[in-house]
Amino acid sequence: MIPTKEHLNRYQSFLLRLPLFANIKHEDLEGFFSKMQVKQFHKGEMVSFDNAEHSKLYVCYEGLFKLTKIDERGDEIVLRIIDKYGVVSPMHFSPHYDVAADFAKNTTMFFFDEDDVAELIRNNHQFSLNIIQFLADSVQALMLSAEVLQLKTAKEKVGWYLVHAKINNTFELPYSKALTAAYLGMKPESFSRALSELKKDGVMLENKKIKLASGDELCEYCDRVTGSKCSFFGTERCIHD
Amino acid sequence: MIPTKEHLNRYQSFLLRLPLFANIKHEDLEGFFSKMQVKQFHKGEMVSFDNAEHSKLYVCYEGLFKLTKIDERGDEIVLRIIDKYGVVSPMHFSPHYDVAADFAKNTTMFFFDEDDVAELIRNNHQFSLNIIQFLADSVQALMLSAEVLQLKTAKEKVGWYLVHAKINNTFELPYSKALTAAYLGMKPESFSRALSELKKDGVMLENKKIKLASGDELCEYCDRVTGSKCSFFGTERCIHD
DNA sequence: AAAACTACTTGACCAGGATCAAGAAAGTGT
DNA sequence: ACACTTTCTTGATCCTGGTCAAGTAGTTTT
Repeated sequence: MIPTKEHLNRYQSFLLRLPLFANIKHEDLEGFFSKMQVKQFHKGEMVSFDNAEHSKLYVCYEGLFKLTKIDERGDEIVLRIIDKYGVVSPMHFSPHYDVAADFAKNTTMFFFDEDDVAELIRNNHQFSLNIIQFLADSVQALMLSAEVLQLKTAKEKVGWYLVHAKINNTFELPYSKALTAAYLGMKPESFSRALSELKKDGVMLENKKIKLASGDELCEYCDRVTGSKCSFFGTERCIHD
Repeated sequence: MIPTKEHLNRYQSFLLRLPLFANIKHEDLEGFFSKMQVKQFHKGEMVSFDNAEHSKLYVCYEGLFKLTKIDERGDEIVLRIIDKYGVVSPMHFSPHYDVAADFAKNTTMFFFDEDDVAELIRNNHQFSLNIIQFLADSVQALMLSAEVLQLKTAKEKVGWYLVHAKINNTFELPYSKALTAAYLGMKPESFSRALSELKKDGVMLENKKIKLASGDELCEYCDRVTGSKCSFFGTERCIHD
């Protein structure tokens, strides 16, 4: 689907908000943005990002899905949860690596062909830097979640996840419990049990809103990278340093 | 330590063999290579790659170590095993993200300062592309190992690891069993038990050499990305496609 | 308002891999 | 060849989180 001109303005100002296009002159992006394509996906749909057809760069404009790998037994791992502003770049992977997108809501995605992205990388140095930053962030996020998934107990995983919502001040679980559990590599049952353990320590979750008895009972689950965004980071109220 | 001129030639021809410096004119790299520094690490040593001091790009010239994260309980996860030609780039991570290097052998590392790398990225487009490729490969390797570590049983993990040695035709376990086990997120005891399970299926490991009863008993543990490098890939002897 | 989903919770039970302990095998140095 | 250290293996036991099943709560449909 090729977007109409009236939508295009709205879409472009959306794209300009992405870190991927930060610090690039608007006019340098016009040619690239004009090649943008749009695709809708339906709730419940599953799409495999496997073959040459998906050698693109995707941006999620609206919606929610999980990037997963599913094995022969049907067990899945959630590599990432993608919602608004999320960027996925299967074009950077081996053509033999396939991930699946499992849509939890109706979703609108923008995408760019690999050749067009390659051309922008070639012609715009800042964009290369942004791509490098994007990939470096992906590496770090994957290392961090490898650590969380392998080393932490169920209770610690949930605590670690909830601490994000404290630090970004929403105090809200952004996704369903089942989706969050899957992201943390655990079953909904275990997630539920972990929550009731946390409740004993003063961490309540009432319809997606986090309530803390005294305020610092999630700090023990925080990591330094996450904690560096906390308003208490560096003060004596923070456990780090 | 600043290398002497006589070593420098040997070192530079080593560096030129790295994918990171592929397809770049030799003379474009001279200035950069001249800023290279060298550091030795001893077997058993542990170094934290945490602070501003490690905001560099490292290349392993000789030796062996594991990049690990260790939690409060002392449990560790192995993010990567690095030996000759291995590249590590803590400069791309958050200054608050720390990994530890645990040296299994005496190791010689080359490193470049972040500023010098940034300058080369700025001045040499091919190098930017190589950095992008390096990071993209890291992302994919991390996704693949997340999958292996979370979804596979102990036996499958070991089979998956051994299949690499079949495909690259060395038929040899490159590291000690304990190190390999740690990389696969399991204890040496479990690794040993998994091996004895595999032995029943015709997979023998005799002082690091892999012997197969009929030849294809590891294929079931292969993934597509790894398998794409196999000489049987695409033929009917391969399980993929 | 009843019915029908879907999301979540709780309980009983199970299994895979961790832990602990002891012993065997392989490697290293004298 | 010997002692000594390190690495690996084997056995017994334990524990966390998975599985299965039933029930509850909250939402949407009619």
